[in-house]
Amino acid sequence: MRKVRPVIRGVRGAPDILPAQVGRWQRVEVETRRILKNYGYQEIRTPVFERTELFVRGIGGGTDIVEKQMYSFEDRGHESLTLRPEGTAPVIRAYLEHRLFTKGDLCKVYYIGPMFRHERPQAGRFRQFHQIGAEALGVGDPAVDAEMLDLLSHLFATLGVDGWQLHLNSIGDDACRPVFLDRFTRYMAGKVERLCPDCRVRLKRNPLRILDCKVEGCRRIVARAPSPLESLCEDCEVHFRRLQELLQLLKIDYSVNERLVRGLDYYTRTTFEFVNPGLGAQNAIAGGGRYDLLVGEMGGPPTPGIGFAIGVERLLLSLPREGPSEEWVGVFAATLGKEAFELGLRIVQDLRRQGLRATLDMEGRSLKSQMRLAHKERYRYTLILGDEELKAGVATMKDMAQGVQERVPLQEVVHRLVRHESRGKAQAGRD
RNA sequence: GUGAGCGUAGCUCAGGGGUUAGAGCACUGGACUGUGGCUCCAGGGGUCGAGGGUUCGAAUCCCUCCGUUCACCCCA
Repeated sequence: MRKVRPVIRGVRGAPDILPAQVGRWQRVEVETRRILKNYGYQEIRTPVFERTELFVRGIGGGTDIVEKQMYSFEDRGHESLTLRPEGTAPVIRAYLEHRLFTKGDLCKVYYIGPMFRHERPQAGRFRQFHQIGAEALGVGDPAVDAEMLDLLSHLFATLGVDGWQLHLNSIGDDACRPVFLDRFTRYMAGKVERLCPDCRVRLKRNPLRILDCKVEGCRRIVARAPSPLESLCEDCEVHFRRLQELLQLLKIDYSVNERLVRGLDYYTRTTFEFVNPGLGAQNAIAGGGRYDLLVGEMGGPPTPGIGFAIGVERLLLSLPREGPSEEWVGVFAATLGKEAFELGLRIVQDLRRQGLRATLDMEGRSLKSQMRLAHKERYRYTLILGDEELKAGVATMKDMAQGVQERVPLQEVVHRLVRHESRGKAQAGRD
């Protein structure tokens, strides 16, 4: 083997998903789609890029995402476009642009796809990563929140994520958040000196963020600070209490985390995170919250909404390792010589058209080598076609799992294999 | 953007100034002339991340760059 140095490498933080891994992805996608559908969600596909201003207005100009993480570029001329860093703003854009709000009250949609943020890669953090997200627009009742959290907990249980925890908080709305911020900044006023440098900046720009600072000194100060929950207005208080009642009714475990703040500007009332403590620093496998003001701020009619996003890479990291598939399916035609190869090629074509997995060697390997290949790739049957078989008008059909073989007349071979394989599938499908 | 760790075979890693750089797995072939798995034997495969420096001599020590990993920050 000669050493080959690739001339062009992939982009940092944008990993390839190789064939050996892709099965896990597909399983998650299929399962998730099924569950989303059962909960009444329909898929929506928006472009991976949008006008930059959509994200600036939607996510908030002061957020880290907009300030330093967007992949923005000029579109031949003057328009600034951006690779989407998240999915909510594009969905709302499409919702308004196509007037989906006229089709009934509650609009439930989901998306699956890549997102892009320019950050330093780390365990569970990439520059191109994948989210499965959903938005429920048009109804502000806490039942919608509860249903969404139920969906996620059902999904994680189904996929076999173990050890996840649901953290829940309410950060108020435009009636009570200013009240809280006022109390909070007044409390902090005398303590600026004891805050970490980051938090001193946060105090001016986004005081809520001080709540989840990890620096010990700040945590001590925060511990005695007024909690957002204590400042909730009547409506927000009722909403949060009702949500908790419903979660208890649905038997969904959660814990209220007053320090749960999220980095996007648009959240109101409910915020939540599904965390896997086993993951390392980036341990949120899903997060989201309610955004009752966002649609209005983006120029639409006042419309409550709530959404979540799952980090697919992090979800995959949370799933149990699975061994290689022990499923033996399909047919490998092992041929010797030109005439046998051409016969094998026709048989393989026929089998494929009958819907079977079938292949043959094109490298001129020895029979032993072809058998090894058939075994390595888990073909159920090997069809041996050599001089002896051609002379007798038969094929040697070997069952690789059982280790037994028999000679079958050529005209019956395809029929036999199709019958055996469909029976095998029926058995495999029973478990 | 900041900090730390690590770059030796396709993969996981030994070797830490002294001939020609190693192991396991994987790969190819043989034992078994046309039969997979198990076993044994053999073989191919390396700019020791790149460039510069120190030295009689560098995979090994020093510097720079690149890559990568983890953490801060932030989020999924």
